Amino acid sequence: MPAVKPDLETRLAEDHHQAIKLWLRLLTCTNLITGQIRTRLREHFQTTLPRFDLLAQLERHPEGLKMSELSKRMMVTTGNVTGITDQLEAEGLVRREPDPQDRRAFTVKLTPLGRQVFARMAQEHEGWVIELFEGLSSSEKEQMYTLLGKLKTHLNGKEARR
Amino acid sequence: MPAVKPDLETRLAEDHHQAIKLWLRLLTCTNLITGQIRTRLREHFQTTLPRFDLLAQLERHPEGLKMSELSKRMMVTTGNVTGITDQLEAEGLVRREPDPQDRRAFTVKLTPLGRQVFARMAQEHEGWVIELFEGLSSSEKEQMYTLLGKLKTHLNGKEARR
DNA sequence: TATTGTTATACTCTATAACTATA
DNA sequence: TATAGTTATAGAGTATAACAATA
Repeated sequence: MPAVKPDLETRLAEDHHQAIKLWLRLLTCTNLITGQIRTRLREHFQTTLPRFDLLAQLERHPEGLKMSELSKRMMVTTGNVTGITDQLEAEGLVRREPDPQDRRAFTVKLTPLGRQVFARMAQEHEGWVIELFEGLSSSEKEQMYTLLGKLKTHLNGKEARR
Repeated sequence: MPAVKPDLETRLAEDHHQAIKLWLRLLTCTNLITGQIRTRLREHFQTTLPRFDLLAQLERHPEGLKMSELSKRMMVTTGNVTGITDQLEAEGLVRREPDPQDRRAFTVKLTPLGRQVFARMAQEHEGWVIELFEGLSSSEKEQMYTLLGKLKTHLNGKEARR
């Protein structure tokens, strides 16, 4: 039906192309979701998304991560990682372990308490996320996960190559 | 090959399920991308992501949007929309038009300058985004766009129902 | 009374850069 | 000299709530 106009709500000027449309939509979805998650993390756990993200990074890396690695993974400066780590350490959720090979460096790890607290947060969090993502079927979520995996690999590759 | 361990880099504890894995990956990708885009928007255009997002919302709605609509779409409070709109209005990129039907309300629109500036930003921006997304093929980007569309519809539906 | 938008305030995150200690 | 991480500071976004004008 060539006579049907594109949906106004999602229409973009003709000179915008695939990648930017994708990015704008990704940005919109992410803002909608992060807004929800941020509110609920604050109300239920008195915490924030960057703090949650840092814990999640550590949960996936039981061997711990250097401050600089966290900085790269989270795309923020080491100064900012210091601040977030300070807060989490004050709450007893993470600890800095001195690096025996390099006395300037630390390895940041979850404490047992941190692992426990993150597990609880992650569990409740999962309920919210299931709700927010229930517009997609299981196989669609799987597809999206796979696509994001490719994207992530590419982005990490760019990062590593700098 | 059932004997092969899952990739450490992407492995999650067994009790994490599909939606949360998807969300954590989405969050990681988004952080990596927004970090890049934020830096470049600042360096090239002395602007920020929320400001860019607001302009992008208006670009997709030539008829203009109410402050409250912007607030909903961007998932931030009306107070914050006021602040961002003030900045953009001071730069001459948007303007508030009084609503003839409701003298409390405004319709925010792009000015011709705003449309021009956004077009320039969007063009350069597109180059960055193409680069950041080049880990995906054209058809993969299309798939992801479609999936995000479904997700967005669901999220907006939730919002509208509140 | 309820709603639209503004204002004020406090807190967090982010960016920049100077700095210390170590490599 | 270069690197890992800290500290200090300023700027921006965000949350909360009180407020004015209008519905």
